[in-house]
Amino acid sequence: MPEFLPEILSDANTAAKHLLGCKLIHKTKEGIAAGIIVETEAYKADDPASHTYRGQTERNKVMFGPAGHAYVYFTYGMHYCFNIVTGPKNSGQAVLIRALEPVEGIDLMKKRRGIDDIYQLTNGPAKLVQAMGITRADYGANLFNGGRLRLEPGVKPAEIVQTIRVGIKNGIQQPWRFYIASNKNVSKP
DNA sequence: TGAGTGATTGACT
DNA sequence: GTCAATCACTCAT
Repeated sequence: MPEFLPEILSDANTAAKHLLGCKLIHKTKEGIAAGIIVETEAYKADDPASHTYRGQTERNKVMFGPAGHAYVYFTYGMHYCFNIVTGPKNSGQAVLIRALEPVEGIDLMKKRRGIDDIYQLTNGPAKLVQAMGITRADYGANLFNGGRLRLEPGVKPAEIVQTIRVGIKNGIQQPWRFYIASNKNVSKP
């Protein structure tokens, strides 16, 4: 693993903050798609809103594995969301990627999403998954071993906003949502 | 074994 | 603003 990782991924909150500005890259036979992470949310095992709150299941077992792997899950019967596992092994922590800023393979993203507006391409957790072409086949993938799904360090954002999370009912008081200020690709400004 | 719910989005009123 | 789509998981029979 690259040197910058252990520190960044040591804890979900730290990771959520430091992953902003990093670049997510997915290589497929259709081409390369990449985007800058502009919005994240941290989830921990002692957090009522987390999938790991009630223990390990077949679905979330990757979150109990080592940091740096992809946790892709299916929800609402029709959507996938993408997380990066963080923290020590068995700690059940992860960071949900909520929004990206497209930088590469934008035409491919438009084709996958079936729309033309680049601000609608990846401004939501299920949207970015579709635009990037991420599927359940990427479940458990190591993001740092040079595979087709990778994470690379990027430019540190000028201004990070920390606020409460959205789209959940439990643990809403936790200020564990982070996004880059004034970025047009965040799901909810 | 079955009803209820969700880290969402898009279509429709 | 409201609602359907419909999988995996939890909790209650």
